[in-house]
Amino acid sequence: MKKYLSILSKVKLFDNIEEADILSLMTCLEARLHNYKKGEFIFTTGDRVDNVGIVLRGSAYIIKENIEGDRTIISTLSEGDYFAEAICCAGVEESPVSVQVSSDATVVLLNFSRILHTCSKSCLFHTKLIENMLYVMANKNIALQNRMEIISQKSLRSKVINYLQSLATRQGRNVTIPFNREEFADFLCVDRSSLSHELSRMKQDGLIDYHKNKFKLL
Amino acid sequence: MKKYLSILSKVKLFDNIEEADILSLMTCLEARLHNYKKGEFIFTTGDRVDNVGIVLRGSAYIIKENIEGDRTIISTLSEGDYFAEAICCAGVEESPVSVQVSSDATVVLLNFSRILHTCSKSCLFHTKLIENMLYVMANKNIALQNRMEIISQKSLRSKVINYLQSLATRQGRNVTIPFNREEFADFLCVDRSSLSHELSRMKQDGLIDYHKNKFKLL
DNA sequence: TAAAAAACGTGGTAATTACCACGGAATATG
DNA sequence: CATATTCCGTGGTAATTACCACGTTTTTTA
Repeated sequence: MKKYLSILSKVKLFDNIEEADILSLMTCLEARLHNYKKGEFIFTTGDRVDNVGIVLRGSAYIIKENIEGDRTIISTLSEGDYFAEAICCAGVEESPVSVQVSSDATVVLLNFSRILHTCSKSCLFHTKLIENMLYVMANKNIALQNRMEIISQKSLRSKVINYLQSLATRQGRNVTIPFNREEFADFLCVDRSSLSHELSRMKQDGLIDYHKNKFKLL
Repeated sequence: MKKYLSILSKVKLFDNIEEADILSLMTCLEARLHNYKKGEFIFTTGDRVDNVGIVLRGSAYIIKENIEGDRTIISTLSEGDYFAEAICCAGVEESPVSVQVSSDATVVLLNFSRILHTCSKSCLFHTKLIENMLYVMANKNIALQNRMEIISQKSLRSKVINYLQSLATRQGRNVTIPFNREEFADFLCVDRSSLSHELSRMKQDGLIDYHKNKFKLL
């Protein structure tokens, strides 16, 4: 476990917890290391999930399958990312998603009920952990809410403008987006070429200027 | 405060907390009652928010305003609903939304940092409160995630099917939706008449049958 | 550095959806 | 019970977007 301490210490879930204390926590939370070969599933749709997972090595997909069997990648996980915290915490009986590793990976699984119910020793950092959990969940909430507002716009143009402006409040008029075109289109839930079309129209209309993933609001 | 105890006891945030203990909590959390006249704002976009609010009487809107000044109702609040918990918890500096009462209303505001940091008396139910908070937030998370998956579908038809099927897993083939047409359209982020058009096409194609808010998957 | 793969823009067409307008049904109101 | 209001379906048209195809540019890989 020590081997992965440098990763664990960067996980937001363990913010403001000393490295030594993280190790104690791992015991406290019945942490178990698991190795997966590329393509293996950590859990699948319908499973009961009561472990929070943290990716220590490699990468994974969170996948949603609908009734017809179509698969959609909801998000990608890499080192230091965690998953299943909302599912555990909400007490969902059957997972609505699957998690599949996209390369050989190592994952640590933590017993969720141990997170919630402070241990008998009631370590101080355990309180901090719960606080962090709340913080993490609240932030995810807000991020989801933001994305909802963008996607719920009816025209592609307003989706783009909305998104760029939401970044602009922090970055100013010159905005760098964390996507390439395809990812950008996925984020906005539109077709890639439709997005390209619309972007060039917006440039023509003098609304924006851009090159690759750097945009300028005019 | 006692006057509103029957409402407070039904709030999920106070699940499994005795009525007597809720009253103690109110002191603990520096609860303050506020009355608002119809149309007044509880807080507005950009404000620093560090109180969680619970509606005790009347109703309110959560409103998002974009840069052009267009206003969208993100959600409506009625008795027993609470708001601003994610904003507080995520430590957001400037609120991304406003809350406006849509009828004369009474609201109780709770000091969020008191929720997070158990009081010196470290009342047992305080721990329960934090647990509930996590639970509530996680569930909201999952609900948001579900809705995202639905509105991220590209065609109106697949949005409808996706939504109905998500209900069908719980309700079976005969599904009752909690919306009228306009609300349904808003939920799916589409035009009302477009939705009506598509629904009748789907009926024609033998995919569904419906009357008002009762649907049947075929 | 040559070849392969990925990323991006763009033209054209078909499909989908928004938007407007209206009338009938259902519901609420006095 | 009469009237007003809300709710819903539908026709028609314009606008938007998806989808397919292809060429150019950029990046990756061997």
